[in-house]
Amino acid sequence: MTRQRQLIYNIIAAAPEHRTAEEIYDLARAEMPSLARGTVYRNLGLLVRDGEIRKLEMADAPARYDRERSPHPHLVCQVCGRVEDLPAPDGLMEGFAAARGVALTGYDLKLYHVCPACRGKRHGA
Amino acid sequence: MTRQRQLIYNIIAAAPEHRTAEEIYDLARAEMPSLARGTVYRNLGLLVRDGEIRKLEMADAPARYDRERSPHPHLVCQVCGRVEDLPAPDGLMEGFAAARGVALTGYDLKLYHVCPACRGKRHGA
DNA sequence: AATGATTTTAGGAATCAATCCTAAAAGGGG
DNA sequence: CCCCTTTTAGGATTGATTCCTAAAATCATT
Repeated sequence: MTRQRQLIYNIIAAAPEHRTAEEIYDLARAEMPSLARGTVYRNLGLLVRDGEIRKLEMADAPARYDRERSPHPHLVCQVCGRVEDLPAPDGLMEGFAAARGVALTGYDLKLYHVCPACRGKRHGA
Repeated sequence: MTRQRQLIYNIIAAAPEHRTAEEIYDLARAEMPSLARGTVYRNLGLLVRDGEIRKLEMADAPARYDRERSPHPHLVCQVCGRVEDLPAPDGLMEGFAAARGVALTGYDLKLYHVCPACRGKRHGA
């Protein structure tokens, strides 16, 4: 475990925020200014591969990273992109797997809304 | 409705395939060789905005487009990326909305598996 | 702690999907 | 056909991410 990887992991593990690679890069550079962007991406990839963190692909926006290891749905603000974890509903995959007769390997469920902060800031007519 | 947009729409409407912009571009150019890539992207965006088609953001892969207008889950092959439509389960959003007390505007549910074709082609060990 | 093999890093170039820019072409309605 | 608005082709640009390479760090062994 290199210092770089530990630092990147710590940033993700320290808070429930679902940060982008760029945000993680900025936070990490505050402590290790020589850190390269490529190192952040590579280590995020390795941490994901090893199951230590989870990658969240966002619609029309950079990916975000989640310290929560187990699969669960996410509540995503359509306006600002903020992501919240939701509790995993029981039997979601099982229901579909049974209905289709297929073996599922995972799922990705995003629920979209407009968060209170964004609802405040006028939007249409 | 320009000829370009009609052509792009027809390609999507004609088959249940969930194609990428590049695939649509290639198919369209077979009929209209002067068609520009930017025109494809712009028209896909407009068709999505007008609710005529749906955009599917894929993990680590270009977006795909779905002729199905109503929200429904997708079954995605982890290996080749092929996408199939699944029937919409009743009350999926309602359940979450009620549990969280939030107003949801939409959802995106992807179920991952390895399709039969890819299961055949050796993978590990 | 020195040695040598292996892995990782910094830094920047490269890639790739997608967007933006601009002058020319196409609509479109009177 | 004429004027006005929208769209297009084609190419440049962007932005997230990946790739490349020589230098630095790590690691196991002594």
